Amino acid sequence: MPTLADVAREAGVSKATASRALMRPDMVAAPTLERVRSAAERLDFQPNRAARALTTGRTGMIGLIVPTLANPFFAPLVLGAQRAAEETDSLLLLTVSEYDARREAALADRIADQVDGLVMVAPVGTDRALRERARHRPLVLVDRKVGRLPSVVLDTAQGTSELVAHLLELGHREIAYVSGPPGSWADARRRDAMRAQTEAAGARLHVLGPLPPTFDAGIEAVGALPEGVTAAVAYNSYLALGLLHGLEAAGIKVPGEMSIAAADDLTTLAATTPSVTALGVPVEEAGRLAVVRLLEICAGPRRTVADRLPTAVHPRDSTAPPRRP
Amino acid sequence: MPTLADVAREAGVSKATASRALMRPDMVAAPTLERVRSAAERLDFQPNRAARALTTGRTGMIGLIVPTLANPFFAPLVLGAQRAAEETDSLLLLTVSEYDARREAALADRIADQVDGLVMVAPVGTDRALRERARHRPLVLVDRKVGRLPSVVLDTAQGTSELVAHLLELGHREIAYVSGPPGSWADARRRDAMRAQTEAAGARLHVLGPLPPTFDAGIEAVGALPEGVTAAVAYNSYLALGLLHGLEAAGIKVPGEMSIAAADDLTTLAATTPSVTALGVPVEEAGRLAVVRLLEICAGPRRTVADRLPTAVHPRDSTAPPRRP
DNA sequence: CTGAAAGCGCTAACAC
DNA sequence: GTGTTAGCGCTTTCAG
Repeated sequence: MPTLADVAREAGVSKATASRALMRPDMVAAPTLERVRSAAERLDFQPNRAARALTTGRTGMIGLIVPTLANPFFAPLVLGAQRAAEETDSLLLLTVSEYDARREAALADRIADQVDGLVMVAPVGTDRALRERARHRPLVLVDRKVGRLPSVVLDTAQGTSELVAHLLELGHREIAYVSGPPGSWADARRRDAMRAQTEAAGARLHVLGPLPPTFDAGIEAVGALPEGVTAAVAYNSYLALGLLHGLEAAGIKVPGEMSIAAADDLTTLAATTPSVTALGVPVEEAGRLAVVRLLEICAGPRRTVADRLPTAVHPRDSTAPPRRP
Repeated sequence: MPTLADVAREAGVSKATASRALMRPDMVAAPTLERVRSAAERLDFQPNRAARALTTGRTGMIGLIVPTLANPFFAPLVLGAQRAAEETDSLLLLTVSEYDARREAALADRIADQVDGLVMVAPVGTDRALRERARHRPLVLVDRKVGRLPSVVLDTAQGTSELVAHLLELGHREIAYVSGPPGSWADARRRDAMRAQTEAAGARLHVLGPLPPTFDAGIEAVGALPEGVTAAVAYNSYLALGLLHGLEAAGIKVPGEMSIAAADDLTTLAATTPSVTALGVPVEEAGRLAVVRLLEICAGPRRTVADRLPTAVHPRDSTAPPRRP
């Protein structure tokens, strides 16, 4: 491994100049710059990150904590974050908290001093813990808001109320919300938004749950759908798939006897029979933006940013007017 | 942030002794050890990893490259790897190659000098590139073998031939293999194993593909199933789900007219109608073991290890005897 | 615009 | 067993 000293010698300059040429090209005369660059090229010089980190205090790594990878929902999030990191020559340190606040805290502590900042998808866990963490390192929250902490939220609250509007328009008046994990920040927002929307229309929202956001839970939820309900919105795709399956097993026609919709949109939803009406969510963009914001914060003064990403209703075959009694 | 010097002063010893006490407790007298430990505790001392990396040449990080996260198949792999890393106080640097050999190479180059070693899930890409990479850094391959490079393989070749045995036993004689991504190492192994198994039994294997391992490709594959075939094994769960859906749409009964099985086992396969016979694969264990092996290699002499993890057929409702003509 | 020199925090020889 | 010393490779004052 060639070092900066090698490059400097090869270019016939001092280490300081070599360093400047590579880091701050505008601080160096054009011909010198060229010499250093070509020397670095020739030697295939890769700066030693540890050494750089030691002097600058910046590691060039950013931490990303997600609750799980078992749900493909997070795949584009990670991808978006990785792409954004690549563009600035940063690296992603990824950890999975498994929806466990204690584990999340332990992991965050463990990596905090190795990264320049942290992007966290932390649906559960206390505001306090997140606030505290933000005091030490730059922190960007995804799909959650805590006070004035920087955040990127997928506006599924707005989205679910559009989903409800879609159902109301079809004529539904008794709508169920099959809600997600207990304590989920986004879940509570959606519930509130849907409630407001239904009540304003003189309709009724029946909340089931909280439920684990799984296929199986969706199946079981079918038994708990209140009498008279003609449409159900599920917290996520898995619950919706479970509903679909459970309804089929129970001999209840979709959308004839029951309309269903999901508040996110895994690709399989478009391919089921019937295809499932869902909320398109810019997940990759959220990952990308979170990293961009984090790097802004690392660079400049700690501005407060709160981005809100719009979602879009994808109407499909699982929603239709209720059967007239 | 307190440094080792602070700890040393607080404990009334030299930096060297403090360092030894923390790193090699057995090289230090018991009372000294105690003093240093309590000093470190009191100050909440966290060693600076960059500094340590600079002197030791070891970063305490290991790289993990996976082709995608959109397939939940890889979730337990990452989790297993992360758990193993945690246990040795290492950190995981995760990157996603998106099944793109060029991207994979670029990412590997980028992180190579930041990690002590690399675990790669590299189903595509050339042997040569992997061999070359292994010359620079310790490398453990997952689900692929290249010469004598250390590897952890999920023995789905053996597994698929057991799947075929299961089908043969049911009476099938014309079996299709709906194969996976072009150039996939594991796919080729499975194909060979299944071919051998069918031919030995005087039956026939019809290979479809290569195909992208997706739900949609599975649907389309239905149209390509040769006349006379009564059972199909799919490269993965998505293809199998696609088959199931496509067959249903085509009015072909499963398992009455066509048996299907998958060569991996996402949880949804157990919950479809009918549930799908599949190959249980110890994915989390593979992730764990790969990291363990990597750390062994980093520590000791570069031994050649090749682990082969057994899989298990999970018979479900999608396989049954063929309809007698 | 460039060079010399200091030092980031830690570990590893090498003495004592 | 413990302390002293010398760097690891880089960035950054500070002079020139």
